Amino acid sequence: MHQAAQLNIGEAAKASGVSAKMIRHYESIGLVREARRTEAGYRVYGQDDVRVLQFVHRARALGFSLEQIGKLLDLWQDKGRASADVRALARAHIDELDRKIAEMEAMRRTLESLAASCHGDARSSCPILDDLAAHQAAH
Amino acid sequence: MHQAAQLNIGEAAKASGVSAKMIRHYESIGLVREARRTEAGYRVYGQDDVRVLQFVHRARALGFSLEQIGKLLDLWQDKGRASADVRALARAHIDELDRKIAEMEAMRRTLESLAASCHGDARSSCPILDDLAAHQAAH
DNA sequence: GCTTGACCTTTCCATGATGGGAAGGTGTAT
DNA sequence: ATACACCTTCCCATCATGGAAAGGTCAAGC
Repeated sequence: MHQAAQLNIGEAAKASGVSAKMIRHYESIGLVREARRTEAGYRVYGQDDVRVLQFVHRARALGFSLEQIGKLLDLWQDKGRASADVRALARAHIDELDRKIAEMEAMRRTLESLAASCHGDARSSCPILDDLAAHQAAH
Repeated sequence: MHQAAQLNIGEAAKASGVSAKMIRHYESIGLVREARRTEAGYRVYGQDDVRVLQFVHRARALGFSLEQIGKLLDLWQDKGRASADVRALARAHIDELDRKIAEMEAMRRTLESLAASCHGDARSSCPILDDLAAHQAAH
């Protein structure tokens, strides 16, 4: 039995929302520092480690890449940081989200209009396929 | 010099919008049929082949996966197809797009509100980092 | 004919984030 | 002692795409 607040990887996974698999991965790419080990080689996590993992988990949920999260972690742990840097990172990510959203909405609009004009009969002509095929000429 | 409408892979790539790399890949996974070859082993494409590649290119631009495109190609080439099948595929893809769009918009909203309340001073507290860190407790 | 440069061929490797599984060690409860 | 749940590392797969290496081919110019 281990000391209070000393978790093994499975417990840290549950506590943070990050899978054990990913915790090991984050360690291997240097996103989080190497965990202490028991004599038998088991990784051991304390509350601070769990907080870092939760930070990562939350940032992933907001769509930040691991690379961006690495920078955010640096800024988080740098007491003398400029919050402007954080904001710039967030803004860049917002722009990226906007770009992707706009792209997918354009796809959606096109598909929606095609699907709306597709009767769905057996053997009838299908505007969806026609459109996909017809764009041989256009650009 | 080759016959009119007999293109090598680079020309087919330009004509279809699909990179030569991807044309070979699509062939290797069986999405498009194997190209005829010259005696020297060069792939040769005719107008019909280019049309298929354009179909794939357009479908990719609409966000369909290669697996979905495989089904669409089958339906396209099946004269006795039910257009209902095509519409169902399109509808499923629209739903998937809607899901992703909603997910990214939620991210965007959260980030936007955090970034708006971040002053961007040097050394000031940053709501963005605070939020990422604070969600240790919440679920 | 020979060189050059642009094309083609295949094969292997990389991306980003994640999961699956195998093979073997550990820890604990019955 | 046995069973079971957990841990370890290592390798492989996904999805769509690109890069690079090492070598063959073709057309143009000298």
